[in-house]
Amino acid sequence: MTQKINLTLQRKAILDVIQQSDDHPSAADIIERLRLRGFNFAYGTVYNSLRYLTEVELIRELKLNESVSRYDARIEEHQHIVCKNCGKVEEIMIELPKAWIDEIVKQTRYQISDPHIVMEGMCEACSSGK
Amino acid sequence: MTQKINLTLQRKAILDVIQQSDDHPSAADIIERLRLRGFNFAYGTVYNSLRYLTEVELIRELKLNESVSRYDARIEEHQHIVCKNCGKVEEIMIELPKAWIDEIVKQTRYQISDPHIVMEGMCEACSSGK
DNA sequence: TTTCTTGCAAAACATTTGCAAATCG
DNA sequence: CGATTTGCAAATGTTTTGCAAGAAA
Repeated sequence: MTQKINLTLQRKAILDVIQQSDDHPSAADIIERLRLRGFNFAYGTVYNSLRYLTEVELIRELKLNESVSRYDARIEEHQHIVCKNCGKVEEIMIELPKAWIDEIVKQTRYQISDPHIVMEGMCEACSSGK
Repeated sequence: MTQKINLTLQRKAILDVIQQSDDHPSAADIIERLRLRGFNFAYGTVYNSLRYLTEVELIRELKLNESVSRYDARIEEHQHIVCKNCGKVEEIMIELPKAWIDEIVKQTRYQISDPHIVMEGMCEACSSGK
C-alpha cells in the first residue's frame, strides 16, 4: 500500500530542517530553526506536520525519556542511548542480536518489525565528572 | 552510600499501591487507586512522593513512549515492550546479550549500569486484527 | 465543489512550583 | 527549634483541538 505523499510548503520546510539537523530537534527547536529561515508557522501547523511526516514515515518520532518528543530524519534502523544525567543522546549503529529479538518475539508474541530501542546510560563526561 | 529512607504515611501508601499493582500505573492511576483505599492526597504530594521513591530506588519511573510516566516497583533488571498500536506493555524477562551491551559501551563510551530498554512492537491482538 | 491544510487561539493534559501550615525529630 | 513534608492553587510547558479562512484537486 504505497501512499501518495503530499508535501506542502510547510511540511517540506519542516522536513528540511529535520533532515539538515544532526541532533534530534524537538518541536520547539524546529520552530526556532524555521524562524531563522524566515518561516513563521503556527504551532498547530508544526505539530500537525510532524504527525503527518511521522505517519508517512519520512521522519521518526523519538520519545527519549523526556517530556518532549524529538524528531529524527534518519530512517535506517538504529537505536538511541540517553544519558541519565545530562540527557545527551547518541546513536547506536550496532545491529541488534537477531537471536535476542527472536527470543522476545517468541516469549511476548509481539511482532517486531522495526525494532526501536531507547537505552539509558551515563555519558563519558557525566560518568567521569562524578 | 546507604541513605536513610524516610517513608511517611503518604509515601508508604503510594509505594503500597505500586507494589500491589501488576500493571504499570501512571500518577493518575495511582491517585485513583489511593482514593479507592480512602486516601486523598494532593497532586503535588503524589508527584513529590513518586520522585522521592524513584530517587531512593524503591520504584522505577518508566517513560514508555507516552505522554505520561508510569511506575514500576519491580526493581530487578527487566525490559519493556510497548505495542505501537494499543499501547499495551509487556515485561521482557530475557537477559540482554552481554556481548551486545559491551559493544555499545565500547562504541558510545556510555556507562551502562542498569540497562533499561523500551522496545516497540505490535502485540498479538493488534497484529492479528489487521 | 469537495477535500485537505493552515493559522490562530483556546483548551487539555501532565507535571512542577511557591508558599503557608502541619509534622517530625 | 530547625528541617522536612504536606496541601492547595497557580503556573508551566507540551501538545491537541475547534473553527474559520485559504489552497488544491
